[in-house]
Amino acid sequence: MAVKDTVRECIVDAAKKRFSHFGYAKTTMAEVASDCAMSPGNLYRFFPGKLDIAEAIATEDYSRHLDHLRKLAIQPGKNARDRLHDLLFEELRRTYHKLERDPRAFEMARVISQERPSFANWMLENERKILIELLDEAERRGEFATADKQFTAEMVQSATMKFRYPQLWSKLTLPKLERELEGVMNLLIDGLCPDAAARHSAARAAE
Amino acid sequence: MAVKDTVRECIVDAAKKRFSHFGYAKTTMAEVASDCAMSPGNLYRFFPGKLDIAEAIATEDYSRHLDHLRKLAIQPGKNARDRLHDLLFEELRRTYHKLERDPRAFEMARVISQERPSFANWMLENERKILIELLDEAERRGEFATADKQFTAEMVQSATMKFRYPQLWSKLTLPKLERELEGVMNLLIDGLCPDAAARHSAARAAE
DNA sequence: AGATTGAACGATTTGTTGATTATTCAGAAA
DNA sequence: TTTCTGAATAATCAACAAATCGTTCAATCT
Repeated sequence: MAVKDTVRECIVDAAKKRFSHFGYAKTTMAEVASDCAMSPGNLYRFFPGKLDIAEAIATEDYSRHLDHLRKLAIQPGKNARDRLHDLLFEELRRTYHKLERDPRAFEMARVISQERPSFANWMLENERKILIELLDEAERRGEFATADKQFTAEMVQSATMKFRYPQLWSKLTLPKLERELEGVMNLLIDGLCPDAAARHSAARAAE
Repeated sequence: MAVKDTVRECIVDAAKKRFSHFGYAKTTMAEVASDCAMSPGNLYRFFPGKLDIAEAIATEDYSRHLDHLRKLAIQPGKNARDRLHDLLFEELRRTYHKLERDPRAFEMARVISQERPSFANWMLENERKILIELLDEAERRGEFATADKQFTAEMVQSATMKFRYPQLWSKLTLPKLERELEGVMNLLIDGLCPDAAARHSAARAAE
């Protein structure tokens, strides 16, 4: 099985180079195969199709990002508000920069999220797990209080949808998006009700 | 000027019929012109282009909707939470049903929001005005408290973006969208902080 | 046997051509 | 003059052919 994994790695590696050089659409299976010194047909013993190679690349890259998010969510010495802030902002910034600087990455994101909606779902689920942990920890410390944390996490994601794939949904610049995310986040935490404002400014003053 | 308005009306009326029968793309300017017994060139004395006729139709329709929203926002005998609820839900439901039942309406919505982003912006602004009034009134009654109402209204819109053109952004069914909007709205009002839950259940119990 | 190939197949894309259509504008009609 | 026309124009679309490419699988190799 070790050999099989090495071959898979070779394929993913070759595809990664081609995709980022020439783009997903302009890369042919025959090219990837010849980069790995094999026939096109043989690729299909390792991946069900072209899109699955792209998905493998995306998964690899995304896993690193997830690890980073996990660290942000359990930072000691920060309160829940700040950890949630770091989490949501990191997500916005990384996606924004990635898609901004690299049109190939943008193409791949578009293709995958179009042809494999389940992938976007899987990402949401992973991040939701992190969110739930954050909410759990926050409740233990008495910072947040929520009845159904699973549901609450879903709602936080729903309300911040716009910041997940920023340039698929709007043409706003990063500073504008950041200002908006900041505002939405504060609203989600403090709510619209009277005591919220007081609570919030009291917390700020205490720092 | 009265004559000009009558002609405009005739054009809009003919276009409305054609668009809803055959679709925007399949309707030609020559057809609309002949419906109004004029030459195609003459249309351009009344509208800068085809898209502007579509925009006029959309504006007319949307204005009626806006009036309805305004009424919902100032309903006497309802608290701010319920009025906000009615406002956001009405918006979700009307758009959902309109686009669901009528593929022509869907086509027009897609074309206009693609080619005229400023139109979507104008709609958002109008609804924001209503939201701000609602927030104002709620503050007077001591139900909500917000520092900058203009900004807060923007943030409420940002967080509920997903429910504004439901079928452009997701494939969720109406019940699922409603469940999600309900959750997001409660979060926006009550926030994540401890006293929120207590506040909320107290309010419910008092009814 | 199992692993690999590469020609064959069907789907998709590309390139090309001709027609359709939005828009303009010189001039006719009022 | 002002209002309108309809032919001219340029852009877009539709249709078809050719080529390309993802995928499969019978045959070949190890």
